[in-house]
Amino acid sequence: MSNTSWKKTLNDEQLMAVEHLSGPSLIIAGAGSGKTRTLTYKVLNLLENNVAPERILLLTFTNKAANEMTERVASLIGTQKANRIYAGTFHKIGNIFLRKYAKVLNIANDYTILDREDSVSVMQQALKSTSMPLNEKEFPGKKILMAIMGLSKNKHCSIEDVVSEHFSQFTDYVQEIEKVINKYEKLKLEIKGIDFDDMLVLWLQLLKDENTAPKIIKQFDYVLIDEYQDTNKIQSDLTDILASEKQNLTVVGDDSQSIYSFRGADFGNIITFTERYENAKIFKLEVNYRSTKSILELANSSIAHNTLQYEKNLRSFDGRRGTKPIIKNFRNVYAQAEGVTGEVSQLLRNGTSPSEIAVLYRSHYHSMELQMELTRNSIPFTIHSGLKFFELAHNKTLVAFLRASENLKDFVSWKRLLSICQGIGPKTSDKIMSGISKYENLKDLDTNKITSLAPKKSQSTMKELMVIFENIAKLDLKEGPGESVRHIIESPFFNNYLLKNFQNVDERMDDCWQFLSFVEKFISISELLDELSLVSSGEDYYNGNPGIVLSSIHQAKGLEWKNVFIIWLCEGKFPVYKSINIKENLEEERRLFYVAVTRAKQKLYLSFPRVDSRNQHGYERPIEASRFLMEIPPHLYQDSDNYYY
DNA sequence: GCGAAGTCGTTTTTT
DNA sequence: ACGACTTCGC
Repeated sequence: MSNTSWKKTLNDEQLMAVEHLSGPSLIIAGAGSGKTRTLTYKVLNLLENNVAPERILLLTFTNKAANEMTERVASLIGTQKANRIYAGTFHKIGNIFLRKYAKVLNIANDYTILDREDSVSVMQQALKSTSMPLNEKEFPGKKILMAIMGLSKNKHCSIEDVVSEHFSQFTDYVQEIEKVINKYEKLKLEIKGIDFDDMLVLWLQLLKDENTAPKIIKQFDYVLIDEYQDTNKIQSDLTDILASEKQNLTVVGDDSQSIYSFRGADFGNIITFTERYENAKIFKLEVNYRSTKSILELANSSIAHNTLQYEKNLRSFDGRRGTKPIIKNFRNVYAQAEGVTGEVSQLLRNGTSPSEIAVLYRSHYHSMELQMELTRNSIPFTIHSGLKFFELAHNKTLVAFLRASENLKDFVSWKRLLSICQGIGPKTSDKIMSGISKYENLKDLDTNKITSLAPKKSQSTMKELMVIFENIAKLDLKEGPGESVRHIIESPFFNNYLLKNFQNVDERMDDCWQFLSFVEKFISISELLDELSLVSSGEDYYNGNPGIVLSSIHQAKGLEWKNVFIIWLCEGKFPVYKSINIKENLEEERRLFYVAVTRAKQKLYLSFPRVDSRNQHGYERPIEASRFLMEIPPHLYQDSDNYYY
């Protein structure tokens, strides 16, 4: 009962890729070429050819992308069937197998997933075991240690190799670095924690286990990978093994949009794909449906400065030129914020929907002045960069309560809670923590004894904290985590915490109630915690604020708007200083610029301040325009000389 | 003298 | 938000 009317909505390039069903294939898809559509219809086509949905594995870069594709398929063939497809990030799907085969891996089956912030806390603890002098220049701080460890796991190579390749200034300290990282691994075992990188490492370990691997591999007939240019070594190994038996592997990517090398991503994976799969079919999607010709020309001329890339010829579908991109420079960052705000309110007055406007930038802090200016002008906005809903401090505190009550040895959560108490700092919380970890579970915890470990002036707060745990211990866990959370939110301890730490207490309180209604959907705490760290990146819980979007370029990947502003285009800010002298890094910055530019459908505004006045009063450091702007031939943008502010 | 807490300047990107 | 540095309080 095949309904093939969807075929009419695809162009020839896309249709060929969609109709190629068996065997390996590589789809090189330019920006705005309908990559997601193509992949979605390929899945649909498989289903129409009687492939069972649960035998399809679709791995994407974000869960949001997977959900969008699944929903589209669902609208055509029904939700029930569509939801049986294995679709999600490597991490989300991997987690399913880690839970199932925890025994094989010899890990606790009630492990918690540590997010980035948690992992950094564990690393901080691990660093206490070194006798090295801790300053950034002499011995790597926790940030660099995290980076070294992450790369070694994601690239699947030794710490020594990572240090000599990326952090050669620290080669003398390799042994000490290894020692700290070993300590980090040991600490994670104590708290039954697994970090993001571990999830991939452990999944690969499962796929190398001779008993378990065949079970997992035989489960899937078709494997599809989105954003292949951003896979790292371990992800491409996982992919190869998962597809090893049937060889029905489709990878989709654009080497010009590879922007995650700091996480070990290697677009060499695309380049070597045809070497690894000699019979692979190659499809190129080169028609851009998104942007006007003017925008596309600017993007193409910029990316042409990169030497390391695939040959591609991205053509505009829309014959119209549209308006040329505008480059504006401003007296300083405040003038830039005012200028962008002015332009945005102009667009809004002319009837543009806020959902068609986005401001993009290289780093989170680049949006500060703009946020203030938009607020002053009562223009609503949603921030896509930085912290997500569940990463907000007050929500993380609620999670810390749950985790602390589940596992008394979870020092990451306990220390978060203890540090809330006035008068308890790092030293005292270490002391109290060693007291708490002597107990096995919450019901045995002698709260009076723990309270007495705190200094006198902190005892009353400490008692309030302990009362919460006494009450949680009394609750019936079968009720699910909802009751515990309600209890915490209503406690004096938590209310005082909100009052002391935040100005917008009412807003934060609303968030907490929203958090509660989310939590009440879950029966078990571990299921809830999985969902929090893997699935809900938060966007869906920012209840439909109709504002314009402010976003880091990294998070704008895959999205599009009619009007796009890119701000802070200065040497040192974008590209960042650290990348300027390293060719590979500079080219990645340029790809990032390319991603930013190709988000725009109709109008593109590029701007930069002439001085960096964010630091000292009265001392304004002049700052140059980004080389990415200087490289663009002047006939491709509107003359900005009229726009001095 | 120790540990907590406040101030100042700087800030790459994230599943 | 974080590290380096200073000040405060016991």
